[in-house]
Amino acid sequence: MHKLLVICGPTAAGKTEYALRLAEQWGIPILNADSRQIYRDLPIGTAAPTPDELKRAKHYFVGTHALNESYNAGAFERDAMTIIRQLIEERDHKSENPIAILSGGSMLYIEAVCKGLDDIPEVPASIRREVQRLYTEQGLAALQQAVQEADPEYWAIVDQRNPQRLMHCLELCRTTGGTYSALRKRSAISSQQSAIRPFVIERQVITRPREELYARINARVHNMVKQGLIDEADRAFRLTIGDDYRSLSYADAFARLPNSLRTVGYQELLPYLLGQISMEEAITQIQTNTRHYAKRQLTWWRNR
RNA sequence: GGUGCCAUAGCUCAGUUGGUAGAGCAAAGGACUGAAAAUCCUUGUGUCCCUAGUUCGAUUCUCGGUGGCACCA
Repeated sequence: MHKLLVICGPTAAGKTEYALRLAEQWGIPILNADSRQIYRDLPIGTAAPTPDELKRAKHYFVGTHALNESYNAGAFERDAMTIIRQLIEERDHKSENPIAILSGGSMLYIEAVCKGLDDIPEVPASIRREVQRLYTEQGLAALQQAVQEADPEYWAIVDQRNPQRLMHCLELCRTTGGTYSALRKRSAISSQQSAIRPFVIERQVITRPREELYARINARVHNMVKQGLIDEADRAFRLTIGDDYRSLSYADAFARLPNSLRTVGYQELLPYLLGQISMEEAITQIQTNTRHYAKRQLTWWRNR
């Protein structure tokens, strides 16, 4: 049976270098499982592999998408599985080495490849806008009521105060004419009916003592700023919001941010570039939010 | 040197008409099947700066001290 080596863990733990060494040693490719490193204009702020690092092994999913493209865990599962199947076909069957390394910090992306997500239809943009409008105009209570009516089964198990979850449910109810619960056949959590995979998984969680991890995060943020993070963010805002983004209010500018830039390291720089907070404040916030992110990653892997 | 103001949770501060105190942020724990670097939930005992006094009782009032800030010399 072929083996997929999965390397996961919190941000700044050292996954990139570790995966690279193993990939070099075995001459196998790396599938990058990082929801923000897939965007091509964010190399500094997402700590993406550098050009030198990219030369050391074949990489997939690094800088492959434009900032305005939307991408998600379902698409990642599909694309990653296509590549893995190809790699298996091309494989020299005598080799004992893993077929590839799946390395990254995006929890759900890794879950999607390891266990599989249910097949869920694409939501038309018009329905997405409609549901978003319901929330912005009428608030959380309207979403709650709508979900209770449209999908009581899901209402019984959701985070009832989480607008993203409620909106997602409504989007699918409206897209399919049925319920969202009906689409959730396979439990990604229990994994009892996980997708059949043509490989076995060996998972390694890379981590460090909390204090050390936090110190590395704080230092890395300063380093990113030295390498030009602020210019990178400014360029990214021009590419997405528009060259005149600085003349907008913060609320308007933020509302136009694509998902790719609702990201630690960029969302905090937007108020700085609009002149609302100091650079020092922005940097402190990036450090804090990165620590929060690492903490969520630790919680996720600790409890599974 | 004088006068005034301030001193409460890791930080910024609120408050107690005298009955030992609470918010935001930080921090910690948790959830999470297509936005996942997102989104959401839970958790607040600390010599209330120190000393003495008044009082049944002081973090709260008074005297003194220490530290900080401001103004005047």
